[in-house]
Amino acid sequence: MSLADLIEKYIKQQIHRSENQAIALSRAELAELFSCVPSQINYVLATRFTLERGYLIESRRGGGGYIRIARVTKADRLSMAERLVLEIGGQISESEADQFLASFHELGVLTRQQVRVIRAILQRETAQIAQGKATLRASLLRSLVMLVMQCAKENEV
Amino acid sequence: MSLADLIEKYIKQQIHRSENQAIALSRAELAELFSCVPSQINYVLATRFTLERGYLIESRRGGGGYIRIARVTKADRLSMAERLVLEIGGQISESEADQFLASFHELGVLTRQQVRVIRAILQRETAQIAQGKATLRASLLRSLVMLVMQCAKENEV
DNA sequence: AAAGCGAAGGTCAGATATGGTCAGAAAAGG
DNA sequence: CCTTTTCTGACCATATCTGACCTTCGCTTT
Repeated sequence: MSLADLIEKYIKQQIHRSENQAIALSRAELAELFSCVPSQINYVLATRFTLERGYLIESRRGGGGYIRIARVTKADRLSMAERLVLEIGGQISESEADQFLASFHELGVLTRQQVRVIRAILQRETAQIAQGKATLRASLLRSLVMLVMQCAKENEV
Repeated sequence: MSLADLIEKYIKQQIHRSENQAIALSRAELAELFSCVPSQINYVLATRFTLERGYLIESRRGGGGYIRIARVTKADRLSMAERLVLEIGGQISESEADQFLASFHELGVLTRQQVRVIRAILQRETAQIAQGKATLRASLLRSLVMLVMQCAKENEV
């Protein structure tokens, strides 16, 4: 078992024991506890406590800084995705669209395959027109994502 | 929890308890209470009691000086924004326009996305003409901001 | 009045305390 | 071997906190 695995197990135990499925920890202290460099903690968080796997990380630097890890439910993620849809502005660039797609994937509302398909559609459609690419891209993205989320909801029932 | 967090919490509690959602305090006394330097209080005010977060600060120096912190409502901020619109002169530079946009964002009447869009429009439109850029910029800015505020009002109802 | 004084609050640069990132080394797995 | 995962360290970003120095205001003394 690697060090990363041990740290993962430790953190999961702490969360499990906690009242509200969320804990706050000090990166430096945790690193001290496991006798490793602080960035090792970031590695564990990045590889094992992703949104996709149901964990939410938030942190603050500076004096009194902390790292908070919270379990999120499927419903939490769906509502986060809904909020994210609202944040798609009137016009977006291709790279912004990619960022949104990555976020939706992380939130577990789009599979990798669906991300690929949507990206292809965006490219094909915006290639057709001379002007207003960013606007078309934004509205298409919104529609497609909402469509997939709609489908997912129906399949649940 | 950092000292700044504690002071923030204390101040919010005081405001909450107050009659009219406003309190007056002495910087020196508050610093004494938390055993810190007075400028720490300024730090807390600057980082946590901004307009954007719904607080209004006013103060006076000299003997009998004070710091007053008041909660401002959404309506208050809207009317402040309206007054701000009137302060846009007949001509403004790009950086002045940016300052206005930042203020409107602080007042919560423009989202970050809307600020970006408006800035883009200003740049695109003023690039079209040789003279009178500052004048066009001022009138466009006024119109666009008023438009957004109008939309916001309608969506409320 | 004008000048001087003490009592507020304001500003800002820099020290301190955290956490973040990334390239590359080391280890593990196939 | 080659690839993937783990691990480290140098360098970066940001929040907090302090202290020296500045500004403003009311009051008192000339």
